[in-house]
Amino acid sequence: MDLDERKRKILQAIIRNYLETGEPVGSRTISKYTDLNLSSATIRNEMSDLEELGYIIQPHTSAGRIPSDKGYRLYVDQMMLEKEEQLNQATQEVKEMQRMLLDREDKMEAVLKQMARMLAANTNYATMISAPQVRGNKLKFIQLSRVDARQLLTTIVVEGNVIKNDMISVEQMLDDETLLKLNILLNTNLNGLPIEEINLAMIARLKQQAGIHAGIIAEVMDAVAAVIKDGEHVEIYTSGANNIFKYPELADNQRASELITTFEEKQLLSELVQDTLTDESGTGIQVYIGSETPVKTMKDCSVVTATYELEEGMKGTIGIIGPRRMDYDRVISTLKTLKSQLDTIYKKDDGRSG
Amino acid sequence: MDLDERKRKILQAIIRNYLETGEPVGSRTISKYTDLNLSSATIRNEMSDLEELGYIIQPHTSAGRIPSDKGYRLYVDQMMLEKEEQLNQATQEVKEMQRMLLDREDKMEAVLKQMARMLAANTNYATMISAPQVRGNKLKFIQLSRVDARQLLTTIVVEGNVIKNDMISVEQMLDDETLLKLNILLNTNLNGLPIEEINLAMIARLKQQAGIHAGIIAEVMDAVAAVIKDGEHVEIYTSGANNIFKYPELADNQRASELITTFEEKQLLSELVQDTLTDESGTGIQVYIGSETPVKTMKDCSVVTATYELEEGMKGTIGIIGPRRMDYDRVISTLKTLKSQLDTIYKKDDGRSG
DNA sequence: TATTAGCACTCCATCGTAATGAGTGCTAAT
DNA sequence: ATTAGCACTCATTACGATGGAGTGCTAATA
Repeated sequence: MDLDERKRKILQAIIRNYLETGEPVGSRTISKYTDLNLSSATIRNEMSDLEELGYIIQPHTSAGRIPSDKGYRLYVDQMMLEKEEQLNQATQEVKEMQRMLLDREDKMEAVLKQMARMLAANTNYATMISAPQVRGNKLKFIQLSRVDARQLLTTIVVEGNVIKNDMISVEQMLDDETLLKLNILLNTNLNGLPIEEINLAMIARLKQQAGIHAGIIAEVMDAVAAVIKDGEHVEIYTSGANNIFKYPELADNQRASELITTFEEKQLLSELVQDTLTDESGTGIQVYIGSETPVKTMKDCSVVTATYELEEGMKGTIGIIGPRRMDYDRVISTLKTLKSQLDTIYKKDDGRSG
Repeated sequence: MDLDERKRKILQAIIRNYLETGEPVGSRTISKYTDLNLSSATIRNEMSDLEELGYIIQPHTSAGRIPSDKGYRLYVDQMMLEKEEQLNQATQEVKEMQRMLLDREDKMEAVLKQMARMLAANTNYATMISAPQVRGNKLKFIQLSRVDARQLLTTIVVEGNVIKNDMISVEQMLDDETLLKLNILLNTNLNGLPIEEINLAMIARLKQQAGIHAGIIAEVMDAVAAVIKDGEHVEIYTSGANNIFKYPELADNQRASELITTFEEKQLLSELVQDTLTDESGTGIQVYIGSETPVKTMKDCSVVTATYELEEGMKGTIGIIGPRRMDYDRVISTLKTLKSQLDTIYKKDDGRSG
């Protein structure tokens, strides 16, 4: 099962070469490419073995070999370690991202979009970033205000500072006193409450207490329900989908169309996000090779993801989607740096290192 | 300049046929396709004339003819009218959209996204919808609330019910009285004010009156500024980008990549939105053929747009992007119906007919 | 005079046939 | 165990032949 040193070196050389060229690589190439000083014939024998072991594949007789998923897997699991440190210098682009995050405005959305864009431009792969998932579930603040004679505004804030507004139309103007009463009613009953504890019985009770204004309470509660629902919905930003056209193996109509659809219907990517958030391997970096990815339209791609963590325990995922012959070293290194930047910037207590 | 009846019929037949098949159409086909009972030789002569007049093009000698942009233009301007009524029956899909709009929730975003998706599925073209542009510019409501000891919440509502929230962190808790004072300060000065009348001098005055709480005022004013900025930013939703792969003339890597980028960087489409909003031809429907479109990456596409109008004079654009040989009849008819639905549903006073 | 039949010509698309060349597997020699 | 050498495979490319769709032109026709 375990490969001897020579086979490993040859496999590594094959993969490296293939990552660069995208063409099947032959024995003669390896014979020169490595420092093993072996003839092409010897390499051929070894390659034959490697193929039998399932690490490489021959697209057809009399073609060179290309790595199989198993081969790639071995490469990212073991062979890349030797290189890992080398690329760790923070590149200029990463610094720029850091700057962006530091003077981030209120709008996280804009920052994440821009980050996805930069990553895509930087790596030449497609990228996705999921907004940090809201874990907080306590109602922190709830208020009814009068905007004009016929319109009330509900403002709801949930732990984690997710804010939701809702306009409510009323037939006739509420006087200040009634408004105050309703606000007190809402606050005494709901403030500080975990949202899962809000049930039908409670809503019924509130409505009863509100008397003729039960309708307003109903609308407020609808808005609260909407907050909960919003929380489950993961916002995902993508960029650089057009990069897939740079890799012929992904650019045929069939595949391209599927991939573009996947990027457009971003919810298809939420499966991926879920997967990364559960399966923590410790480093926070995951590599999905070919059919390993949970999104089936990406079976011809490789996906590298990093999970980042912001204040208040909110987690998100950054993903890079490219061809199987992705520059794993570079991508992983970039994501590691980026992840550690994010973890650092927002950290409260950072146990393990980045 | 003006074509005689026979030439018109022939041109129409050529275009119809080309729209169906996507292949250059020859004289023999037309000879049979029309009810003119002319031999192919006669048709050839006429086609030769039509080419000289610039309505059709020969991709190469000994190929049939395809319509030029000028030809398409004539078709949509004049020849389609004869068909117009025919397709006006509201299809099932349009009805479904109407239903969606009627029980629309607060979230216009979701409705528009879904509408774009349905249109795309329905037409087999790519679609875009711009959210109605906010014209309202009066501050309707502004309020500071305490969420917890260190956090204040600003809520701002602008005419047209655009709502903006902003969290403000404070070093130490503000007592109720101070909060009330600040709220009165903000309201007396800002409520009902057109936002363009808010200038530096006024901000300075507010800050001065706020005394040691000038910082809070500054942050509130930043949030107000953000509302203004948000208003300028047009939200655009797209769907069905993958449909371009159904049309070989758009599906080559070069073009596809450009188009996908355009759909991804939606802001590139805002030019189109601007164009449609200014150039009102009366019907609210615009047709851009090939290079006529303001977005240069779409020079090989045709774009049909409809501007719709919601309550409070907010306008948006619906666009359908497909190949030059688009089914103009169907698309225009669909958009007309959809537009009239939208105009009707939200209408306050609808002068002209739909 | 307008239309049509007929014909030569053009040019794209398709197909089979080399020719090329990269790469392999195997065998025999080192 | 390694390597040189050789026959063999097969994708790719180039090339010419063929076929067919379609045109333009000319001469015949109504």
